[in-house]
Parts: sequence; C-alpha cells; structure tokens
Amino acid sequence: MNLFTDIRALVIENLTEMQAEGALPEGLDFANVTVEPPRDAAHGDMATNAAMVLAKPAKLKPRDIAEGLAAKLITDARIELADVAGPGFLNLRLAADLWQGVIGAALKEGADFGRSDMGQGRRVNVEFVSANPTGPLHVGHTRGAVFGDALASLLDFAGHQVTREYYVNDGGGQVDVLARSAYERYREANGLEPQIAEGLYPGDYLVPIGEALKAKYGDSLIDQPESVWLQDLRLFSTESMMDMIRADLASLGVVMDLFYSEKSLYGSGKIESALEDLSSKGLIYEGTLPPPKGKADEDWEPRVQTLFKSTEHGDDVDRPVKKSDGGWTYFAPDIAYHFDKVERGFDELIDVFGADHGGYVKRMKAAVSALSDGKVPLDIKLCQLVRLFKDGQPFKMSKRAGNFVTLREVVDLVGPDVTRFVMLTRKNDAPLDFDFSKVLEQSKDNPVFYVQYASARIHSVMRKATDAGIAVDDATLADADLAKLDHEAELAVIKKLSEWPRLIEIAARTNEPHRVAFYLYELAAEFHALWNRGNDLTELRFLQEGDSATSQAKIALIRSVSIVISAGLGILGVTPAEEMR
RNA sequence: GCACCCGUAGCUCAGCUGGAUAGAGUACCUGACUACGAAUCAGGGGGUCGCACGUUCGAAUCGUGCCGGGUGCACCA
Repeated sequence: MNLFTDIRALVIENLTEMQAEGALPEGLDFANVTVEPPRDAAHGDMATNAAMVLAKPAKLKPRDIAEGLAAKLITDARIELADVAGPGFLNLRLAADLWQGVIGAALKEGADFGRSDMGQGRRVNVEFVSANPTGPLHVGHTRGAVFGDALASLLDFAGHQVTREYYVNDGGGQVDVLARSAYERYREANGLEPQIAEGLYPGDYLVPIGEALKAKYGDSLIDQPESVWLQDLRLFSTESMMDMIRADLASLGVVMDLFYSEKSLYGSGKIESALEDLSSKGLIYEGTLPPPKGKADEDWEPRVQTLFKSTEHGDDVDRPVKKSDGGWTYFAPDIAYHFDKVERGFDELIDVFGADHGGYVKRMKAAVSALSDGKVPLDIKLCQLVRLFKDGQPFKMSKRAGNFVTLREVVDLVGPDVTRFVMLTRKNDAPLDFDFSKVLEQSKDNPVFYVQYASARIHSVMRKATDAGIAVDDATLADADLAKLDHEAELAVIKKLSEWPRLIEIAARTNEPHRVAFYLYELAAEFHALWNRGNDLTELRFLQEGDSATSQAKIALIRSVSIVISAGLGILGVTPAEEMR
C-alpha cells in the first residue's frame, strides 16, 4: 500500500472527470502531476501540483483549475480539507483513519510492507566488485560490494528480478604477473630467497599460495623455465585468489549469483560473434586514431588498428578492439561479456565501477547501446574513494597486503553490519570518510548506532509489555483500536512511515540505496522524539498502566516502526538490534 | 587540451521525474532524567545553494559559459 500513489490516482480520476464535464480540455498529459509530502507540515498532509502543470496546456488559470479540483476532491471521504495555496498548489489534509490504516497495513504485511511492483518483474543484472583476481579485496572494493549488494536488494524489493554478478578478469596479462609472483613464493617455500622484482605483487597473501604449491609440486618446478609452469600457476593462483575473494565477500554477507570468467570467453567464439554483431551494423573498421590533444605523448605514433565506432553511440573517440600483436584488447572481451548479458535476456544492466574507471563509462554504454539496438539500458554507477581515518587522523596500515587496507581488516575491526551501513551513508558518487573510531561510537553522530538504538528501545518496550501480560503479536496489534492514535506527535511518526513505500520507489528508480539509510535515520529521529515527548506527557508513553487497549494501539505504532527499520536494514544487509550491549 | 564526477551552514553531508520560508548531524549557547533504556529529546544563533547568463508560473535541481577540486585520457585490465 502506498498512500501517495492512492491519492495521486484519486487526483487523476477527478481530473479525468473534469475533462468529461468540459471543465478541462481533452488530450492533457497527466504524467507530470505529482502528489508529494509538503516541505512544511503546516501546509497539510500532501500537496499536488496538478493545477500548475496543467494550466498552460489547458490554457486556464492555475487557481481556477485548483479550485475546481478541490471542489471535487472534498467530496471523497478520504479528503478532509483541500486548500488552494500560493501559485496554485492544492494542499490536502487526509482523514485520520487513512493514516491509521498505514499501521494496519504495516502489521499485516510485515516484512513486505513497502514492497513495490514497480519493476514488474523486469530482469536486472547488477555487476559489481569485479576486482582482478590478483589479491584480496580492499576498502574501495568494499564500498562497491556493499553498494551493489544493497542496490540489488533494493531493486528486488521494488519488484525486479535481480541477478548479482561478478566479472572475473582472469584472462589478461595481470594473471601472468600473479603467476610469477606466486612462483617466487613457491621458491620461498622451498627455502630459497624470493625475488620479488619490480612489477610483481609483493603482498604476503601469496605466501600461503607458495606453501600450497610446494605441497602440490614439491621442488619439481624449481629452476624450471616459465614455459613449464606458467599455465598451471595461472590457473592455480587465480582459483586460490577467487576462493579468498569469495570468502572476503561472504564475511560481508555478499553472495553472488554468478562469477563470470573472462577467460571462458576466449576460444568460445563469443568475442568473435559479439564483434561480428557490431560489424554487421557497420561499426567495426580499420583506421587510425587522432593523437591525444594537449598532452604531449612522445611514444605516440599513427597506427592502423581495428576500431569500434563507439562515437556513433555517444562516445568521444572510437576504441580499439585489437592489439598490434593481433590479440584482443581488454575492451573486446568486455564487449563480448555485455553482449552475453544482453543475449541472456536482461531488460536492464547495471555496472558498479570504482571512480577511477569513469573514463570507461561512455564506451561501455556505447557498446551496449549498439549490441542491443538501444533496447537495453545500461546504468553505470561510480563509487568514489573511501578515505580511512582513526580518531580523525588519516589511517594507513596493512603489511599483509602490500600497501592497502583490506576488506577483511575493516570487517574484522568493526563488523559487517557497521561496515555496510556506514558505506551507505554517502551518495555513491561522493567520497566517503570512514573513521574507525567514529563508526563504533555510541552516539547520535553515528547513524548506525542511532537507528539500532531505536530498534532496541522498541523491543525493550515490547518485552515490558509482554511482562505486563499485554499481547503484542502482530495479529493482535493489527486489531488494536488505532483510532486512539490521534496525537500530532503520533501522527508525525505515522506520516513518516507512510513515506516508506514511496521512498522505495524513488530509491529504486534512481538506483540509489543510500536513500534508504537516510530515511531510516529520519524515521529513528521521529521515533526518538516521540519517546521523549512521553517524559513530559504521560499520555504519550507507550505503556499505559491498566489500559491494555491503549497500550496495544501505541505499541502497534512503534512495532510498525520496527518493522520498517527491519525491512530497511534488511535491504542494506544489516541485522537489526533487539538490544544494545 | 578533452571527457566524466563534485562544489549547499564554521566542519561532514541530505535535498524527491523542477515546487512554497533550502534541511540534518557536528560544533557553539540554553533547557529537560525519583526514566516505557537521557546511548535520548526540545529550543537558539549560523546560508549570495561556487559565479554569471538563460529556459520556466516557479531553479540547489534543467541548459550554456566561466571559476575551483578530484578522476581518467591509443596497442594495461
């Protein structure tokens, strides 16, 4: 149930009637008519811009339309008051039982309250993390992992059929580097001095791989040329790295539906067929790119290469798909991979990248646009940097991994719940400061705590109620006399709850899960405010001694808050707290 | 030089397919606990929404041009 869409439907219905009655001309587009919460609660419960949006196409004065609409709306039992204000806003006040109905809906629908069918079952592929299998995941990946996973859950909640996917770059030159690095650790395991040359991966995480290689091969690969061991070590070390990455993700609660191997594309004919598709559309040609302007590059020389005409689909320059040695560029398998997603029938694709891949956005969109004939939209979300702090000071550490902080270190220090919530307290395209001290602080400055504390307080009240012999199961609460919830402080909380289904749709439409985190903070604030009003006004306390009917109504309200907090935290992948320790 | 992202209160940031007097937290000041968990709440001061034009009944939001910060710019992924 979504009160805002209900009332919007009522507005549209009345506008249509006005057309039938000749008060409005035919052929108007109602798409821009909105029903929203007003900025200022004094204006009423909801406001519609219908009159202002329609004034011009209808060639009427906004206030005249608004007054006509108001006169019709007021006859509906749900509308208590309809005022024209300002340039033509129509402010509505809703009947109290409509608000109380929100509580009933939350209690009956439980964890599904707010679930939307907006997505209509459309199939969405969310590709995220996709880190090279050459080392452990670091903080940057952590943000991408949390963001992608929460986005996937959000879209699922909004009625999409979601696949979580990880593209494994196990086919390129960096895997050779990995294999050579692992070989040095293998030599080390055999008692020799490892020679970690410039360009190899120095991290300690390869030490156990070296041990494992020794267990498998003994000393048989020592002093053997690369041609003997390179292929085996490529395979062995990427598999080991992927096991580690899977475990890292699992420690955060992220589970992929599919790991898609780049290597599997080679020799399968998929790269060829993807490029054939582009070629059949006249988008592949042999040519020479212009030199980059402004920045002097002495190594640059004109070269004829195989190019994808991405400029026809919005890119700034055409992109090479073949290297001069005849091999594919990294872009070619990426094209094939996205072609594969399109062929698997997804209606929408989302890629989550780190901000350092910003320059890659246009060519990837161009490729998908070309491959799907513009039918499958690709949205690319860039996650900005995470800056680590401790007690306000920039934080550096990790001998284990080389020179970066790993996902595992973060999760071990603050736990998966805190990690996930904090990673979503910023918009994805804004940089995020992550202070190890602050995120564990128990104060309202820390949103994780603040929301969890609200949840804990609610459970505390419910435990007290149970001790007092008051039934507080959801079915009983749903039958409570909700008309008792008529104080403005209580209605304020209900109104916030009523925005939940609307918020889900906005967040899902914009692919912005951080909105859920901010909403939960606001909901918690409304709840804490109501709680404290009870200090002064005893009639606002949730437990009314000797009056279990009133207590149940009030508990129905806060139980609804906890249902929404749980659902919201569930989307973010965070476990709600029943008590604080 | 080009492309993308960002620029909102002293600081860190929200801001809904363009809506009314731009909101939180923090910091600063002032109040509220013999409590359903004060780990909280209420109130106060604090803003040329980077700048300038433009579109619109209406712009933090859309367009163009500047300024400032970040990222990326053939045959690495």
